[in-house]
Amino acid sequence: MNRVLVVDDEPQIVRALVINLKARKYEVDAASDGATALRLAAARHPDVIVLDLGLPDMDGVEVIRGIRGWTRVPILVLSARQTSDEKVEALDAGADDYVTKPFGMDELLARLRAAVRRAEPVGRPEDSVVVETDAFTVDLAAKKAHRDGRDVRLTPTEWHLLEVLVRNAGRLVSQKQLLQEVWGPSYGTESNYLRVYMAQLRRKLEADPSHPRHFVTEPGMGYRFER
Amino acid sequence: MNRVLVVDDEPQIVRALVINLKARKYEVDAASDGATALRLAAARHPDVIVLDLGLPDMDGVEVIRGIRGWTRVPILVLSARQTSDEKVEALDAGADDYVTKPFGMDELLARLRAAVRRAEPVGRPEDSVVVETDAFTVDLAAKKAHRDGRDVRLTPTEWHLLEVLVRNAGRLVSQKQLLQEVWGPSYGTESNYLRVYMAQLRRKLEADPSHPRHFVTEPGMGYRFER
DNA sequence: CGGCCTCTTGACGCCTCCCTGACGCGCGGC
DNA sequence: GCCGCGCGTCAGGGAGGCGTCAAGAGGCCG
Repeated sequence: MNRVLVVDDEPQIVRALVINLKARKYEVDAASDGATALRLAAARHPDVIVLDLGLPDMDGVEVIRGIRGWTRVPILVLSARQTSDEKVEALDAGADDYVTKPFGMDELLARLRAAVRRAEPVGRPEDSVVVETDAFTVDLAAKKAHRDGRDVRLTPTEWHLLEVLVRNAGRLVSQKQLLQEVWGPSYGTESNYLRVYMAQLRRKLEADPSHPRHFVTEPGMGYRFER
Repeated sequence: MNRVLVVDDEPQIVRALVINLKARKYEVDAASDGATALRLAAARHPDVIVLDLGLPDMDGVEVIRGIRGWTRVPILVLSARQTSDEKVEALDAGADDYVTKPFGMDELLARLRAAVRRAEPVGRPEDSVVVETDAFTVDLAAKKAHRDGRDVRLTPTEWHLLEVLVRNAGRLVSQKQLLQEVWGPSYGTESNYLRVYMAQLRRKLEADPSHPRHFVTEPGMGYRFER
């Protein structure tokens, strides 16, 4: 199940896209202006964004830059303008694809699939998605955590935090980076969030939560996941 | 410098592409049929492939599948056929983008840049900057220091100081420069800070802290990190 | 509408880190 | 030989960061 963010100020276009996407088992969020789009992109972490360039409140290219400032999520631009310059500008700003209106729904969906597909993590045989420690097991793909032979339930925020840490296994991840990746680009100083959620992760996964061996604090710098 | 493989059976198209690509500092290989394309893709490992679907010897979609069998290199399809079905088929076979002829060169190049850009590595664990001496190892990216088989814990200020010294390995770094880089531009004379923190670094990293071999004092001038 | 699950926020005690001052040592100049 | 200067070392105190708990706010589902 993939999540899509649709951004367009024409309600009928949004409606058509939402219907078609939901029929194909996508989760869909919708925004009709740039500010909402940026907010939803940060809050919902879509797997792909369909973005109309002609928005009422801000330039579409600025929206692209705003998103690219903190994530590489695929952006599929939808636009009525067909000039080469517009396309080049949007693509160089960070868009992944550019489709001109009117568009064929089948083609758009195929381009969407292509964008999602190539954004998938490189599933090289050697680097399994399952990470094991002596205390617990994490399967990032299946979104499952095991400990002592039973499943551990994690909330969405806990998962997100765990994911960032595990993907950077062995490396220090700064507080700012964690906050921005999990809570969105407008966060960066709210380290109290981190303290609370790190405590949750430790309580749920560490054998001895008060003496963490895998979720290590580096005072003043950040956190590190050690296998 | 990126390598491009151009596949098309029309010589004038190939020529136009090759000229434009070379002018933009791409390395270019060219093929005029599917078999050659597959061979060159394997032999030269291009960073991106521009593929015309209308080839004399085999179906373009088969070429895509042949390439996708072993690599995720971006494939930008070029085709005279504009029907939606063709596009969907090519994209679902593994193409990354689909441009119909006649095409604008600027747009094609922008799409090429987009394809190359998103294929760039995100930040593999391999790209860490590791500095080794006979006594200890420092990984600047992971913020990890190693000595005698164990991890060494460094505080943020210690890391910062170490980083400046290591980045200027072999060169003398003046006290003023160190103070300003680590403590901020308003510092410059507080050399007592340096004495304290250099002592910490030596105590934590040098084999014989009282006779430093890697963190050398240049009296009256500054400090130098020697590998 | 009510209950449940998250997320957010605040308070409190503990621990770490940074700064500071004191002292010892070696070196060069007076 | 004495003194001044720069550097290395050590220990203590203050400030801020961190872990923990608990309560309130908000959204989702029955």
